[in-house]
Amino acid sequence: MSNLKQLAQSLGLSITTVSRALDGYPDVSQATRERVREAAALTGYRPNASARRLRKQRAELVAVTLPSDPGHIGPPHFLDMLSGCAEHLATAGLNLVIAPVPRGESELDMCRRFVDGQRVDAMLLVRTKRRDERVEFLQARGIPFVTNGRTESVLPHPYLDGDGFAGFQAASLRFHADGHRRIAHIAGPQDYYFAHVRCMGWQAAMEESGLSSELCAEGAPTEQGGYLAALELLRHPRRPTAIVCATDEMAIGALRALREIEGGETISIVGHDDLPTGAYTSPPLSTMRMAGENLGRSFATLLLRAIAGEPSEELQELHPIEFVDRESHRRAPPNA
Amino acid sequence: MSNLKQLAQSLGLSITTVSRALDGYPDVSQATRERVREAAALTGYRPNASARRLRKQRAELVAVTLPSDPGHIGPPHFLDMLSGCAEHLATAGLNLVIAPVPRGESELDMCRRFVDGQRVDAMLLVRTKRRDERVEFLQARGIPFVTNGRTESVLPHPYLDGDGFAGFQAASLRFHADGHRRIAHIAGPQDYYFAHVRCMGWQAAMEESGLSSELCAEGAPTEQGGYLAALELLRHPRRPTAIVCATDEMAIGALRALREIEGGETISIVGHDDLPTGAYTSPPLSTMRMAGENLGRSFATLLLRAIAGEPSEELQELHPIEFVDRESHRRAPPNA
DNA sequence: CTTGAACTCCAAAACGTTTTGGTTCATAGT
DNA sequence: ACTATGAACCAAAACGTTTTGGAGTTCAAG
Repeated sequence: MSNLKQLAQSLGLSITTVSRALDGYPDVSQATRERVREAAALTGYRPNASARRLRKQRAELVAVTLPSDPGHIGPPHFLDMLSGCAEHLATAGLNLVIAPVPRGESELDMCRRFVDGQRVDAMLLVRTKRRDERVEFLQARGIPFVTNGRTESVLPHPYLDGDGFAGFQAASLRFHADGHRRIAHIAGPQDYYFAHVRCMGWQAAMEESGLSSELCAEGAPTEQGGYLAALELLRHPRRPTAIVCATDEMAIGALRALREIEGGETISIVGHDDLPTGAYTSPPLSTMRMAGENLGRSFATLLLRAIAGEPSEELQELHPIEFVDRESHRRAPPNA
Repeated sequence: MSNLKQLAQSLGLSITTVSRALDGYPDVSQATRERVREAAALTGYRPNASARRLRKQRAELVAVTLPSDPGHIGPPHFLDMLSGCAEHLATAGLNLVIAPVPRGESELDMCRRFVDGQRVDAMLLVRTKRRDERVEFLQARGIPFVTNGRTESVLPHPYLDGDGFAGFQAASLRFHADGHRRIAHIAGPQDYYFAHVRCMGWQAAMEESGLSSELCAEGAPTEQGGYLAALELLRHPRRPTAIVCATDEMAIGALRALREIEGGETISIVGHDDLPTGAYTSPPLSTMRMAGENLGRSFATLLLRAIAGEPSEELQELHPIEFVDRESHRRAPPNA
């Protein structure tokens, strides 16, 4: 409703002076500044966002694309993460818009729409693939962005990721140390970076321990996917005594499979993500999670620094994975 | 990068014609229209969002405020809901921005900032209170909005809500029909509309059945809140044989309390929200949820209609509550 | 008395659209 | 031959800021 012109008129000042007074420039006298601020507070004046954005050539917006296929949206923590990110972005005057990708449209189209329309100053990408077309597009366009998860892009780009390799290697070695000798892996789709790297971590541990890495089944990153993959593994003539699952959701599916199979209750299992639900499964699901609190804030910081033009190499955070000790990883004596 | 002027110049047309060609106005010849569209597609031109917004006096944005206190953000479904809402809003050219409320700031301030800065065309409010200052503010300002949950506002406003009264009444009567005679309620903070109305539903059922409604304990809408409330109820000389909980989270806390108390495993319980976790508790938690699929889309539709100026009275959706039959509500013979 | 600096303030331009109110030209009607 | 009618196009204004490049004072120094 109210704009600069009205406010200026009512104060007998020019819009220039009022604008500069509100922004705290030193070429406005103390007295005027206070008078202006008071009037602004009184009338609840705030500069029109679109006008400022147009003039300053900044969108004051960051978009995060949400894959719409269910089960791919990530753990419940995800909203908390977004919330934390948005909260910290807001301190820099940026807002976070969520951009779910409609069925039939690619995430790339989504990016294009935001970027070409100059609707955003930066983008946040989740669920990276090893070769990620969104990353390539944004790199080519020179738009700042941060990914949740690494990629195999040759050009460096800002990311925040957990060290899935180390985490899964450690988890697998832990099983080995507990005496397990047939350790399986339930893998997610290998075009996702996180799924691939977790598989690699398990494989490295197998090699390191001199164990076979034949016990690997890939499935959709869902409860059902985990269930089916587990059934496949359990059909193996020498079935595993322990299973390392790419995600908690898959692990929960695997637990369901174990419940249906004779002797299944003796098989140990571990997941990743620390889903709240995992605390209530039977047995409670041992799992892993990225270390660090308020990851959303970290994302926001990276985004702001990327927007400020810091080089990508300095905007890469690899967080260690920490183990969440519950019960499912020590279900039975491994002397089978 | 590219703007109308450049595009027009390269085509030997005026920016007016180019703009109108892209928008499909009839006062541009078929031939020109196609030529323009082709060139636009080729260069990837899209109108600058800020400029259009300024000119059209629309922000093309809808904000949803997220309470930042953990445990108040709602079930995991919530992100799916937001995602569905954003997806449908996008078909109308609107984007959804998430606006978490920083500690130390009120949700009202948040609204003020968005509204006064003309940053949004409408707002989506969640977790309404019986007397909700955000609602009053937006009503006074004449800004379109939709709430998730009703309020006691005298002026009607658009909302989408579940019929908590009927749901909790039915759940309580179901316990009565099963033979229970000491039916307790674990209530959420009564300034929240949903918590209040659920409590009223339970109370109505108690009256209707000629039972006492003394077995009521209020707690924070968290696992811990439910736990503490349950302990309080269990200290009662004539303890309940069944408990109706305001939320699943509280119900899960109550289950924890029951586990710690002798005979607790005979007490039936039911929650509300259909949290995924509830399927894995022991016993699996019977619960309720709002009927209807893709509620996010419903929110979006309501928002769009509110923006279009439809009267509030026609923008009120009260969805029935459906029962989710698992195990926790029939744990033991109620002949105690 | 002049000069220069310091302090306030402001007019005008620019950001990139959309829309208004035309103009020009050709064609059809009288 | 003159006037309507319609088709195709366009110049200019407007949206509300921020920023640039001064202009007008005042005051101290020379």
